[in-house]
Amino acid sequence: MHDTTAPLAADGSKQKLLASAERLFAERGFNGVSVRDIASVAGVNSALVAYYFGNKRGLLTAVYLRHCQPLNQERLRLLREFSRGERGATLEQVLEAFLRPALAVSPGNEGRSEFTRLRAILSGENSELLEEVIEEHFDRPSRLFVEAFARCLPHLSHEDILWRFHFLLGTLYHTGGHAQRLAALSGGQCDPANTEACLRQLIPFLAAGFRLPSI
Amino acid sequence: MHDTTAPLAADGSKQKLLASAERLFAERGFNGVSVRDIASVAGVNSALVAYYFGNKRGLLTAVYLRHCQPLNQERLRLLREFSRGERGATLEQVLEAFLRPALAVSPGNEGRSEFTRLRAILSGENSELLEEVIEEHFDRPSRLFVEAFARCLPHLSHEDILWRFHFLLGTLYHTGGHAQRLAALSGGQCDPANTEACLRQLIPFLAAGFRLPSI
DNA sequence: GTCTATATACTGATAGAC
DNA sequence: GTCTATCAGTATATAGAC
Repeated sequence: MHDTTAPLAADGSKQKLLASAERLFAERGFNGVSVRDIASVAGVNSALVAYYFGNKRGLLTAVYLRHCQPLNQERLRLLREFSRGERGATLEQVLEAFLRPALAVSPGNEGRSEFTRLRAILSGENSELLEEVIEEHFDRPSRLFVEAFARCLPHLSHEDILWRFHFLLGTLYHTGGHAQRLAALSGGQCDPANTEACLRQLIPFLAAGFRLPSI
Repeated sequence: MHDTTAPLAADGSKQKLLASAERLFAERGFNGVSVRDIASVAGVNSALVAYYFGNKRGLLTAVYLRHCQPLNQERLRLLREFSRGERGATLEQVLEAFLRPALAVSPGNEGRSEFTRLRAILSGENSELLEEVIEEHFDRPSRLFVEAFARCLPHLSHEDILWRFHFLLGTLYHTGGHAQRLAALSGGQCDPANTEACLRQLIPFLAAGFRLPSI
């Protein structure tokens, strides 16, 4: 069924392209980077982008999909784990289940927070480029979390929940995507790259807003 | 000193270029739009970009500066107005002074919220493109508001204030820049284009987070 | 799978007529 | 001020040798 030696090394170029594309797209956006740039950083020939991914856009969706599934799986796994008890998950736990996997840079999934930055950039840069991908891999899991928030906060209207979830996304993207801005403004005092410090600030901040009475 | 008839109409092309550039940059980012696109939408010859603004980048900074000063002036005017009383401005008033001018689309300053979207896109797309402009027209006024927050919340450390101000920026940019996302997710129920509805949700949400004890 | 070479189109910018 | 024409550079993508 599969060769145990050759194929593992054979698609090294493919992985190198994915890695350098992820880095460069996150740094400069989709239109700010050329296929040549990506191939050059990867140390591979630029024609291989077409060979492996069809075109530049295919490379982007490949980068995107590589992280989407693990991210969503981890979010839902945490949410289920926190919901196991008799009283279900607390508001803080729902927030943590959504935020931690997006901000964490654990050994297994390097570049997870870089991926959050990538999403922040792309969501602004090109509204229709990834619309179907976002629809399937983002909006669907989002709805599950909106429901989880609604269970924690039965006093709120659906409209209130959506507004506050929208604000939550803003803080997440801005924290993941513009870490250097906060680091600079604080003179290095605040370090958004520190996942734990970040969650320690972010979760209570959002929880307080979510818990407000209905508007 | 000036001709009362000719010049007023003469720089119509310049204004058309500024208007179409603002719209297109906000829609597709700096690298996603060509000078030809902008000139075409403006109904003007593309060579006029160089004539009026030197180059494409000059056009962007012109768009930027056109809104920066009025925005900051209005923010500081509101802050001073709210601070007049004996006890100074409340937390909610400081938030309103910062947020309302950025989200408002009042008769005088059409496209103000589009400008907020422009800033959201550019801040991600090109980190060094506008660094000096941002430094001068954004970080300096920001510090004044950070100080105003600190006056309202003497129990917080400087570090806490900066984290929460960073979260505030995230909600503002995401609300101003991705309004259609919330409108879609809510099936039109939430309307981020409605400035008053937006502030009614956003100000209490942020105030609750700001008022928390120090972390 | 990986390479060179190249087709084709578009980019920002400019020179110079009017 | 506004235009045409165009330069030189770069973009994505592909054809075909190896």
